[in-house]
Amino acid sequence: MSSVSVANYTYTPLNQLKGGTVVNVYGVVKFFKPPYLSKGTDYCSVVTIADQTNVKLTCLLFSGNYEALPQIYKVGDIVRFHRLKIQVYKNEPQGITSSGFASLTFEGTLGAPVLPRTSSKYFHFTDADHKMVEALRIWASTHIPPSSTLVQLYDVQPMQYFDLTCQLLGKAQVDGASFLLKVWDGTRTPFPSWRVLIENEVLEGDLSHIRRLQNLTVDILVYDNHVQVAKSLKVGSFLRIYSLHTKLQSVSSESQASLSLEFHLHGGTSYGRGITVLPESNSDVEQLKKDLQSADLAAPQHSDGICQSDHEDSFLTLSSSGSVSLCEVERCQQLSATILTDHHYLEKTPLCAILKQKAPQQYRIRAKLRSYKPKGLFQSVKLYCPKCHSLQEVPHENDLDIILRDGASKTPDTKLQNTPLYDSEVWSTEDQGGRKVVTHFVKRNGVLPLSSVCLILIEGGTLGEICKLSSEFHSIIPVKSGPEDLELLDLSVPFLIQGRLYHYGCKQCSSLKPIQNLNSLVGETSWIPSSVAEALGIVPLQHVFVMTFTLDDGTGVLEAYLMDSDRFFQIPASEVLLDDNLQRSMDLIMDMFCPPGTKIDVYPWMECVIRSYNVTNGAEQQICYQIFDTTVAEDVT
DNA sequence: GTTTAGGATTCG
Repeated sequence: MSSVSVANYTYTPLNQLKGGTVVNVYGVVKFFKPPYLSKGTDYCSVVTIADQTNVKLTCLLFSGNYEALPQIYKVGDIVRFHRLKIQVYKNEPQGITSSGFASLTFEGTLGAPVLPRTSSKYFHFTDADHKMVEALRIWASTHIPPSSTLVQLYDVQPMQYFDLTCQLLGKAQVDGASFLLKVWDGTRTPFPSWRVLIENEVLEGDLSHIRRLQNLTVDILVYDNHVQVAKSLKVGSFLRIYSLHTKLQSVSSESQASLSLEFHLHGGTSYGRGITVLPESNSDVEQLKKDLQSADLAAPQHSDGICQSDHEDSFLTLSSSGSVSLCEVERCQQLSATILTDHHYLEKTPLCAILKQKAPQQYRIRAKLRSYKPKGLFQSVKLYCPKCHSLQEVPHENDLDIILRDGASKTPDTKLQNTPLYDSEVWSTEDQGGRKVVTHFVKRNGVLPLSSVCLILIEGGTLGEICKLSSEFHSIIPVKSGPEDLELLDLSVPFLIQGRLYHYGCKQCSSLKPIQNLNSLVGETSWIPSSVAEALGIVPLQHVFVMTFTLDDGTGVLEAYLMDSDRFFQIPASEVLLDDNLQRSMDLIMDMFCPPGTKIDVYPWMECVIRSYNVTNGAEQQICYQIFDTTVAEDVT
């Protein structure tokens, strides 16, 4: 690192910027457009940064020299800008390059070496800068979500925008507005890549290498402004392609329909669409090289003889509409979005045959999910009693609150406080007419445990109060004073609350036992919901997904009903309503079954076991179907 | 010493 000047630079926090000034700033990259040729004379890069003040600043960076713009490779990188002019645009401060603009870029990963990327020959870099980068890395680790768009080919979904880190194997002009890039990242796409029709002689690259890698390579068409960039790329270089778009295309050839995955880099620079060449020293490139090396070694074994010849014959001769070789069609059709967990011995039965037969029976089927109900996740989660098989809605928080408030109006009986089972404390609310809340702390073998493992019984608490207590105490049981003993408040509310999990009991099937029965559990190491339920005479309800699937295998259409606590989706129905990530997983699975914006012929096949059963509806007999012993295939989620 | 672009997905 060189230093020619000992001038002290000061850095302005992003919440203190004033229009018309020229400043130095540090920030974490929240968004960026890699440098591209503007419609004027310069290259342009748009970069949005943020700092510990939680203020964002969008910067317009121009330079006639591509290298003079910051070399940002991903969201989370850290930048230092010198001599950035602040102007006001739409009433907000905006940064723009001013004369003498210079930048440094650092990896944003905590613990990575603090190495500035810059085109400046001489730059000022001190211990204070080092500390600045590290402080921003720490701040970013909790304030800037890591890029979710960096995806490897094995993980791409149809209809997705993502950033691909890959090596360029070949390139070819297709026509004036589009250009073909053949790339790989060492992994295999879930659907075979389309093959864009080109003349063999226009392809630049090692054809035998590309042939040997077979379907480890994908074809990407880039359009319009990206064509110039693509032309200038060197075969063998490492690229990151931003906001690459996938589309699943169905192609019918003779009797068989097949699927292929198209890759498009559309024109324009929206969402940072573009291509950058990554230097060999980049840490992601180092990982990519390892992946490529091991995939390359494994490649010859992957090409089994039967498919090889088909593939070779059809290579580079397929049309741009995306037809694929027979072997890929078969591979694709073998891919199943769900698999059996049992009954593998069953032969597959077409739906038309099932629809003609009497119930009850079991079948193995292969079909596609034409549609499903309900569409909303919240409508599909219910409470199920395994004893009486009744289903009920999950109570709404407002209703819980009403019942709890009603319970809170009853007067606690002091005779029931402080027993050998629990110590009791009474709280009086000041502003609510002296409402009394009693907390009974259940002892373990006569001793009060730590709150994190402690069960408390609460009398007179509101939902809000219980929520607060549930973050501190292991378990909560809402109770009321009865004539002899404390009693469960009401089975319309959870009989047990553990953190955010609410455990309900069946009103029909439970025969409540006295609270003192918890005595039988005080020697246990934890409060297990099923044990608590048993001690209190409660039949616990299960959270389940209840859905109707309309299945279609081309021979017939059948409605099958699915009731699942966690085995089918591999997502616990009891937690899905509390967890955004689980909800996203659920959406992903349903989008995988029925990819939005596509037709049923491109949907994946599902293998299921179903059972038929008779339902009497008044005078009418009806056959219904239920899915069981089936689960979402791991490799497709 | 101007202009470019001013984040906000798609013709293919």
